[in-house]
Amino acid sequence: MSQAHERPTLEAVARLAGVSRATVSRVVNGSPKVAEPIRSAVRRAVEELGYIPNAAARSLVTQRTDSIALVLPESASRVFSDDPFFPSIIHGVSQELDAADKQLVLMMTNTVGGYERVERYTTARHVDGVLFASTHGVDPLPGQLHRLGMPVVVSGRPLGRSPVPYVDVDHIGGVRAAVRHLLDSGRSRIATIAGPQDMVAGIDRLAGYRAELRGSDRRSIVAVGDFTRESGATAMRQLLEDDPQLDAVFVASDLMAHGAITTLRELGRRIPEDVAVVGFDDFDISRYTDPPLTTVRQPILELGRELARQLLRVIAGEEVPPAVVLPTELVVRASA
Amino acid sequence: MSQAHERPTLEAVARLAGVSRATVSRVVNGSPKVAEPIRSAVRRAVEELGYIPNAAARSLVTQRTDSIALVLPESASRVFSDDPFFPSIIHGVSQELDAADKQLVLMMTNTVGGYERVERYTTARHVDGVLFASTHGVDPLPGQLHRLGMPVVVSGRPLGRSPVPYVDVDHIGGVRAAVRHLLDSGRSRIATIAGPQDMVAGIDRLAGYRAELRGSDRRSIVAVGDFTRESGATAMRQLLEDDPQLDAVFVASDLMAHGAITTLRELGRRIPEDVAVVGFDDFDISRYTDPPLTTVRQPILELGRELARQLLRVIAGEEVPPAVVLPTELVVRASA
DNA sequence: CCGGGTTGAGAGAGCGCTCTCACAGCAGAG
DNA sequence: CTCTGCTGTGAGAGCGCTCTCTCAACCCGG
Repeated sequence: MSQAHERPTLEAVARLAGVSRATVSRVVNGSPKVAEPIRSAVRRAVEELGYIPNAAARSLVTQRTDSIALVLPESASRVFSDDPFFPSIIHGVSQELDAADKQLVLMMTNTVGGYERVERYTTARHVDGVLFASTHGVDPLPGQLHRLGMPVVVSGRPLGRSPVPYVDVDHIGGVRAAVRHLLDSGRSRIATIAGPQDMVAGIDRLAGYRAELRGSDRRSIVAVGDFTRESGATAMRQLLEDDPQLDAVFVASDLMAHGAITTLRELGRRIPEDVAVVGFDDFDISRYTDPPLTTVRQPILELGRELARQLLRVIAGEEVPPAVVLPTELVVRASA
Repeated sequence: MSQAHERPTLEAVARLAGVSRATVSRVVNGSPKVAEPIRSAVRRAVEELGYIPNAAARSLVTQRTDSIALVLPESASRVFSDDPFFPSIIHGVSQELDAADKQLVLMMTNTVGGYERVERYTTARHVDGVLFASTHGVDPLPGQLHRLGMPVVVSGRPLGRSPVPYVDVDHIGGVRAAVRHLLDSGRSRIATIAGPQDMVAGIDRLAGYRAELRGSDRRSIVAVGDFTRESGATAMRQLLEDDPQLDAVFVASDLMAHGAITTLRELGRRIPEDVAVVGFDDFDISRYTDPPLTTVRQPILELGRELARQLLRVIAGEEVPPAVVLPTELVVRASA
């Protein structure tokens, strides 16, 4: 119990090794300007005492904390249990940070006062940088922190002008490929279930659908969901009311696509014979639906990793591009 | 940019308010021994300068960091994208910690050297306590940290003797209810797909199955999977080879149950008419399978919350029970 | 054999905060 | 009016580390 309080300090190591604190510090931090015999003496002393540097003391003087915050938006919590998006982001970020020997501090703005807490915490220089897995509307916090000189990178192109560097995936390219695939396979009435129009992912995916249809003589048939399964089921019902003859639907998220499939089944439509369905995300689970879902793969894990990489660059004082856009890819399975 | 370096210190606030550093510190930390007029003068100064305490400096003297580590085992990463278990744990832990104004530091032992990193980091008193979402085999680290006087709580009853307090769910009770349900509905050949036998969750769920069958005259029919969908599909095939007449199966995880259902379908068995299927977990997605899955609900979010609560108690120096077991509950849907 | 340069180690000043201790001021008791 | 006992405030000593500055030791060329 009390052992914990008797942690050896630099001082103790220095005494044991018969050198000064400064020298121990040099060895511990890998300075090259220490002669070999002394270096190994210090190493031995460190080993013997089980010395581990005190992070707080180090931070106090270096002004670094070697940890970075990942802020998940309010909505993350709601979706968390069913949607592997945030878990994958976390996972990707974690991989890169581990490699850089940085720590990951997770913050959610879901609880009461969460937003303020995030602000307080991050501006307190508790962390060296902040990552926003922000996907909703206009969040002023990233810009604010950026202005204060805090390294910040956000996931997803921000709505409106923003000087904060971001990483996103090529929504439009992926969607266009999906719609083109439907056109190429001879579908004539291609509807879409769009995502929320206060999110870039929702906006861009709808834009991609419209852009690709514009080149053909097909008219657009649109319903809007909120990326949840339930909303997909409801939207599908609406679409079929609007146009009972539709023979294809591009759904802006896999979860909504699952909902849409359920509805189509209930109403006796065969997939893909009567209605072709294409999703967007390529969640693992989409390989196991019946039929397996044709969908647009976005590299979520890679998105997390790239996010972390960019932030580490900013922290290191390197120049980073204002935007990194990762490619998406159509994965053709049985549903279209 | 440089603003960040010009953060006001206690000193600055004290000067502006015309008091000493000590008094400002008292106000900031909510000590009751400060007269009202002075208190509000300090508050005003804090406000005006936008003062935010430096966490490192504070930690250095208090020996507290107000953050706790959540360690996810290697296997978490593999499962991460498809299995909402760890996300839910994270979510639950996060909720409690937010309420206590503590920070969550996520660590994964998945990367090379991860284990050592975790050890280094946590023993460096970087955090006030450590939570292990450990579910695999025998992990010496929790015990080690515990011995060093570090507050530790683990999720899942540890294999073997361990003085570390844990939180777990009532696997056996849940499984027995599930098997009883199958017995009560007249099933006569009840098989099981068990989880890995190096995990308590795997062991206990198999034990529950055996215990409940023992009371009847049914014999046990067992296959073993590793909690993944694929292993469930494979195990189901084995079971049907072993006993083509089986009319029910208790599957030790929802994901494996999904795999089992796929296999049953492929082999032309109707669910639940020919074979009844019961899972364990109650993942969201199990409501949407065809047919909706009867399963044992374990309160994962609550598990995360309880984990955090116990740890906070240990940190506060309170006595905690060596084990907390949360109830499980059979959720009857269409598959059995 | 001396001067200048180079290298390696130590001394010491903080980083920003908390907390103990000393003490000023004041009320009430004697 | 003095003494005791509060209460509220300030002074100052660190917490454990890094980093600059100083200086000793040694090398080499002239």
